[in-house]
Amino acid sequence: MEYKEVDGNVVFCQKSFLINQILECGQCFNFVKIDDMNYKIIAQDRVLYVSQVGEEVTLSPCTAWEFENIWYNYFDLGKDYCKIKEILSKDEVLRNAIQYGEGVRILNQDKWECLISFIISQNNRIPMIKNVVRNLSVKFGDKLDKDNYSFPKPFQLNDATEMELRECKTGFRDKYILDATHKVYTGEIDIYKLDECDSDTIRKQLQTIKGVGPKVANCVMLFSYSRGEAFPVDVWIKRAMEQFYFGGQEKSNAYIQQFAEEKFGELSGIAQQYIFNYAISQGL
DNA sequence: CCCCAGGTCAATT
DNA sequence: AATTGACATGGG
Repeated sequence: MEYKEVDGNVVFCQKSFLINQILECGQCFNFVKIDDMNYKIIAQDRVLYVSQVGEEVTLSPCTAWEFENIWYNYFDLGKDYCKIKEILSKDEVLRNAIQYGEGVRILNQDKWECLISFIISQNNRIPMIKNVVRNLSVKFGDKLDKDNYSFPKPFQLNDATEMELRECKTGFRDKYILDATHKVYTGEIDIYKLDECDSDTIRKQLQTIKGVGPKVANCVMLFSYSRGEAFPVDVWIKRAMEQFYFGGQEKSNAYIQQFAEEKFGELSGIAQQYIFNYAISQGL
């Protein structure tokens, strides 16, 4: 892929890439909007500013090494989203949905941070989720610069008490976070090695953690294990799918997930993001 | 003051 | 196997 490194920044041009849509579609919680197409992301133990004008994207600060070894994969730049959209457009519902999120991409996030983030996401709102992630980082993470902190590693959360987590506004999810932390810290679940397993094994393993059900497991698989066949079903997706594919007739989450995974295959996850965006913007 | 939020658990049928 | 209330917290 073509890019250039200038003054400690990396600049590249990319179709099917809109930084606002990528970050605001609910897959990632560790970022701050500065203005329209200008964001700060905290990920991979780094602070990264991303700004975009037209198709030109600037990452700052970013060396050529960091671009090739970290952010290229993080932003999923090896995948041809134009081709994906072309394939999905054969379905009439998706052809409409894509209009509302033409610049969406599925990030490849850190597995640990993704797991904890989506445990926090249950029965919660996005601004609150972002708040909790930030609070945990400030309290337990490493200081990266003047006012930014990395997301805490398992060993950094391992000594936390339920009370300390409550101070971070985790609410009733404190026990879930501790269970996940202990299982990962002790090695009972090796979330990184899990990547070598098939999707069913990953799903089952993740769901042994308290507070991880089908929705959270699917989000983690999609947003950090590159499992494109995962189709997380939440209240929005449920409503949208029932309306678009089942004439308003009610279906169970499991039924919808299976239906979608058979219909969209490896592209289920990205299809889900387009439908989600569509549902939100239509206020279903 | 009541309702709900990108769900899941545990108790109950 | 399917259904139901509880769960912290904060915003509408």
